[in-house]
Amino acid sequence: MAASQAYARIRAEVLRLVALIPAGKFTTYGSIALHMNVAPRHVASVLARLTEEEARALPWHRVVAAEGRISQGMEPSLQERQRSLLQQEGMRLDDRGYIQDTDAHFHVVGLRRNIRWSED
DNA sequence: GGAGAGGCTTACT
DNA sequence: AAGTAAGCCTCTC
Repeated sequence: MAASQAYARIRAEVLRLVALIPAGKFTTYGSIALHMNVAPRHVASVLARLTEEEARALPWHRVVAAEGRISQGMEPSLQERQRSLLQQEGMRLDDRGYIQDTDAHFHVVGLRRNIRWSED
């Protein structure tokens, strides 16, 4: 089947976790991926293919790449929006897109879970 | 079913 | 800090 059930569950969980990130905080793709026991790419793919309503309802901007930096692979316009949204929530970023006060604002999604996403 | 792509990551320069 | 290379797993065409 296309869009396997496993992926559907992963996607739903990613959305749930992102929704839990409090304002003024942030986390990384890697952290979510580690917590969910999936590849970082998967998390990125999920967020990259958000629907309109999901993008509106979720604080996707609170998820950044490794090292607390805004993802460079996406559209510059989106990068700008993400940066302004983060600054709007009280975080400082430098010109390169790095969050300056990472230790103070990092949101720990959770410990590593050995979840089996396949159906079995 | 095979090739290309994706909002990443780590390792190394 | 920036750039390159290679690995990563699944989606989409």
